[in-house]
Amino acid sequence: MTDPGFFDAVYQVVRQIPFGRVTSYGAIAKYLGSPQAARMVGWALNKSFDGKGFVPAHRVVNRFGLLTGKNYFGYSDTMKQLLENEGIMVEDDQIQNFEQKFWDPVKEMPEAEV
DNA sequence: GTTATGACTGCGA
DNA sequence: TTCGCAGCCATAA
Repeated sequence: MTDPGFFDAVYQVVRQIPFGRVTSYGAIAKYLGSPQAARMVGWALNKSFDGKGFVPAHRVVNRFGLLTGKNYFGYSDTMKQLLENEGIMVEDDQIQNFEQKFWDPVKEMPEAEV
């Protein structure tokens, strides 16, 4: 463990999101042990674009399934296109059947990797 | 070292 | 997905 930092922790979790699945900032933050730090999760994803490995940030949305960060992808349709590319239905910047596509790291990743 | 911001969440009305 | 306000953690300036 050393000190991976909050950002790296977020990246690792996001990368574990299966194809065609999505999760919320709070779910990731909760997995990290601080559900209140959900805002930091979004911030980390924002930095994920900065010369770092690719992170499926488009699979991370707020708990309403709304593409709150679509604007950070450069063009509004980018995030939407990526989600649709994974078979996720997106309507009005909002994921359809969100709870059906929802992927909770706390439940799906009971052990992760330490 | 302090202040302000943030891709959020939860609770009250 | 009600709307509005406050809180919490971590990073950047």
